[in-house]
Amino acid sequence: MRRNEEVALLLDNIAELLMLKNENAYRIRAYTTAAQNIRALSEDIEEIARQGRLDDIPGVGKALAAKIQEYLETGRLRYYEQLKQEVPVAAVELLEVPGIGPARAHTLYASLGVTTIPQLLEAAQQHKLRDLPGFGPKVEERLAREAARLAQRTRRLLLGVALPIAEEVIALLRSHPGVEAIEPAGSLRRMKETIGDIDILVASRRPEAVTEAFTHLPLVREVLATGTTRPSILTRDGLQVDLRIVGPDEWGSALQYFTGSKEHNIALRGLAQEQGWKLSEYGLFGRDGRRLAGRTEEEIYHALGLDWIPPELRENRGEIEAAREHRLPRLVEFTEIHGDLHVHTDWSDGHDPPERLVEAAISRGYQYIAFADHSQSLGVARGLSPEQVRRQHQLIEELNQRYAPFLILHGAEVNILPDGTLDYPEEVLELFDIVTASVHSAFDLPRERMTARVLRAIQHPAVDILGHPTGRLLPSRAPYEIDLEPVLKAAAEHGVAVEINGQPDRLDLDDIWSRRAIDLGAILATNSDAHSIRQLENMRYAVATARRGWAEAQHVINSRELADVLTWLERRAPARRHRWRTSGARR
DNA sequence: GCCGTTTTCGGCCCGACTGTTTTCAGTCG
Repeated sequence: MRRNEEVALLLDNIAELLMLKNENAYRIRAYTTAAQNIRALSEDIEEIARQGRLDDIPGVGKALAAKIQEYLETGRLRYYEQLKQEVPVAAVELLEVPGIGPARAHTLYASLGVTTIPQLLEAAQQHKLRDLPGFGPKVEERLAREAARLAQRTRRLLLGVALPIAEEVIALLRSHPGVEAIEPAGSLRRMKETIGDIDILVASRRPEAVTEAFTHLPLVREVLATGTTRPSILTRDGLQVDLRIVGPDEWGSALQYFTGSKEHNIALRGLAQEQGWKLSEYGLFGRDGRRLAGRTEEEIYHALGLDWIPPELRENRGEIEAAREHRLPRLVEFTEIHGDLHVHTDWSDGHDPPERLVEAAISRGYQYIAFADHSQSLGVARGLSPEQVRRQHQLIEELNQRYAPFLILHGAEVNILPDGTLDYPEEVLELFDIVTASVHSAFDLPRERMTARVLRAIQHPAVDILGHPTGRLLPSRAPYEIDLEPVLKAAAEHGVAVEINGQPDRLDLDDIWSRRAIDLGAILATNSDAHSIRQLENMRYAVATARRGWAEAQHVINSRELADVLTWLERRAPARRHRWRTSGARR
């Protein structure tokens, strides 16, 4: 599966270079569609290539099949190498500048030799752009502005930052008499791990009144635009929020359109077109121009012969086909989560004491929680010594008496040491009800050694969950080098759950690998990794990521009732059974 | 470069906006 991504990336790179050449747009699209379809494959592309079925992949014809074949066999693609000779590769960053597309990027490097954003800024300031074909004073001025902004670029927002702001705005506007419906749109509604812009859609017959209310919300620091179709503000935290206001009759089609993704929408319009229909943000229209649907999203999807598709799935990764065949997954719901299996107390690096975390978990409606303080070698996080583990065990026994029938599991987030052994001796590991094993050191091992390290930990009978499996931190730290495919297979084989860590800067596993884990038969654990009561809320982001990974409740261990979780925990450690069955506090 | 129960050639997602043009190209979402 690693090679699927590799091939997809290669095709995307070629598409970018073709853009710089200002090649035929449809030819470019052929590459990006093929890349997309390869990403969506659930089958290994090497296997497909071996069987000579590459051109069975949608969007892959004779020419692309031959190129992919060459790449898989030789590790190189002559066509790509040659392209890199012809086109200045660095110039792809020009395409990130708003106002620059294929045509202007090509003109810039072909006639001025401009390939980077700083060079663009300089050329614009020296008024070298205004006389180029397709440019002018206005464009020059705009590009100077955009280039200056990008030179100190603001990164994409984390979902965990954007969503609370959007929800605050929505809560404040929902009660306004002019607002008939209001929802987040764009990547926010799809719950992507990072968000470009905070877009909120409103249905209203009184756009002026809504704009007025929006631009005078208490959280507004600055009003950026006041138009009645797309007002825009800067919040006190410096985040931009765009409101789009449409008429109630267009609500469904506008919501569908502005939710995206772009790829999903393109595919959907293709479906409409097959019928001779037209789909836009204003509705679905028949051959005669008569409107067929548009008031609700359901109307539109149904008219196209599809089941309504949850926003988290709208990435054109097979959801449209599934919707046509009525085999969309019944995605896990936040309300189906019965417990949190990864929470830190103030015994290690958490901020709140065990009692308060338990009470917060109970008030969230959970049946159980697992404390997972750090293990001894993680000094920076005040990892627990064996002696502290024994004392914590005592405390949890007492708390369980007090809070029954709610159950506190004594867990730990145990470091996987560089050689793959665990950070406590066996007699300490035996004390725990549940063990999450995570890598917290030596992130730069070579791929083979990192993979072997984690595989060894999964095979240890004390381990129940593999914590944040790739170690990535958004946006700064890349995943460590690891071959996840055998890791997920081993997790499936040994009944080890794979964590989706809900920290907004982790979301690890990500959506794509979560889906792969399910396909390989592994079970997921959506965990908050909370270090405070407030962070129990991270569960939302973990569940959202699971949903984007096509997870149903049956694929998520902590959507099970307490009794079933206990049964699962007994699978490798029957000694635990004795403990639970003999304690009066347990169900 | 892909694709085909009207097609092996001529299509390929849609509408709005801006600025550069003088009827439209380029870009964006």
